[in-house]
Amino acid sequence: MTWTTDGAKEGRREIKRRQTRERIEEAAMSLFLERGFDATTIEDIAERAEVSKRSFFDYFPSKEEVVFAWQDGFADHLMAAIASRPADEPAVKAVQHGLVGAIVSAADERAMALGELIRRTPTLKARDQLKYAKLELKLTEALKARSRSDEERLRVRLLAAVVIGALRAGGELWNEQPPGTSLETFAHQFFGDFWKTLADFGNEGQGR
Amino acid sequence: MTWTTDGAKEGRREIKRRQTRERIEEAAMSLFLERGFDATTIEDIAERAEVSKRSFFDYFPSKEEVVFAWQDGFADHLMAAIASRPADEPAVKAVQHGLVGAIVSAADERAMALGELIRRTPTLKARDQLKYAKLELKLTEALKARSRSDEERLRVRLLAAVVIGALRAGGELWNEQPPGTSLETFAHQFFGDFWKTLADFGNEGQGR
DNA sequence: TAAAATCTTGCACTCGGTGCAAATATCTCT
DNA sequence: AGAGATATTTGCACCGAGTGCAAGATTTTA
Repeated sequence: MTWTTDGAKEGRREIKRRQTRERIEEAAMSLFLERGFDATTIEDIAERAEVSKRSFFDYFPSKEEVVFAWQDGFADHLMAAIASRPADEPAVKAVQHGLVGAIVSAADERAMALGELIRRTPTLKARDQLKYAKLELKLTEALKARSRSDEERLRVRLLAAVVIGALRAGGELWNEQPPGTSLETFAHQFFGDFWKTLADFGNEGQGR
Repeated sequence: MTWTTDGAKEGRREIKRRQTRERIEEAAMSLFLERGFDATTIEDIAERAEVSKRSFFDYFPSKEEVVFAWQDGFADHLMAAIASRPADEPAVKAVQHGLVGAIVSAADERAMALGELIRRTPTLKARDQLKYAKLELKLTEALKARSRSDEERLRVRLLAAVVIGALRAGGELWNEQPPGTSLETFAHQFFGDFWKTLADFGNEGQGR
């Protein structure tokens, strides 16, 4: 009997299971990046991962999930990042710093390739939008946990909506940036503009 | 040979084609609302519309498209509504009024049922998110057409992102509203809060 | 009315995804 | 170590979405 560092039991069974899962993920990703998402069949993946087609579905409910399971960690990471900001920091700033932190630490080689894949695959692009919706939901939760007053609900929801909007617009803008630009610098600059613009919109929207 | 009011030729061929398309749409929608989206097969639809399964795909590229083809008009309607606002109106206000107008005139019985259907069908919910992305794109275009200065690009993009965010949050909120509430009243009130909140966010985001 | 253009259909096929039951591997307990 | 419980993997048969193609029906044009 084997024990992991955190004291949980992990027999041969779960070891193999984890390895198989990783093998499938690896096989799928490499195939997607090689030939594209649509041109890769589940049997291709199963073959490379040395499992049966049927077993693929024991690990992932669909082809798309292989792509997005990977990304799901981001949302949790973001929530944690926000929760760890000082309690007296205004919500707006906590989101900004939490978000920038989470993005910077998530933006590696692999993530970029994945982004490219998603961007050029219509099916995935549609599904990708759902990610933002989920993120908005989680963000709302994370913010609610921070705010003491209960009637701030609408504000919190709007903040989440607006910030996710910024994330999308900012992401697009980032993709148009010349390569070699520092993501961190860009993000800070972007948020600077963003808050300023938001204030303008707010003021124009009210009587002026 | 028959002529439509706008002077375009319309022979028996396009008449029938239009009718067939309408029949399919009608059949699909009624079945979706009766038994749900997933429980309806394309053959069910084809049968009720009295065409072959194969012909269904001559009219719609997928089952989902039947649902969303209907909604696509909204985006164009919105663009037109914004374009028709007075040129000296600030962009922010033009969007608000264009949007509220477009929403109010699109919110009929059918649209509500459709919204319900989408909300309770995961597949459609995912696809529905894409609608917002498209809307944001079109909105950006519509706004660019209004702005003279060229360096306003970022502002315009952000405005679109933020407004679509508001649309989503507002839509959710609206669905939580007690029935019988006036959509128009709600929309105006919502935007009132919205701009104010935006200004707050903007100010907090900058040094304060 | 004949030929050209277009529309509809049936058919065979691919792929994603599911249910089920048999076979295989792992774990537990003695 | 070995028997029996438990979990995993697999093959197989199946369904529904969606496509390509070619033959047949309909409409248009001349």
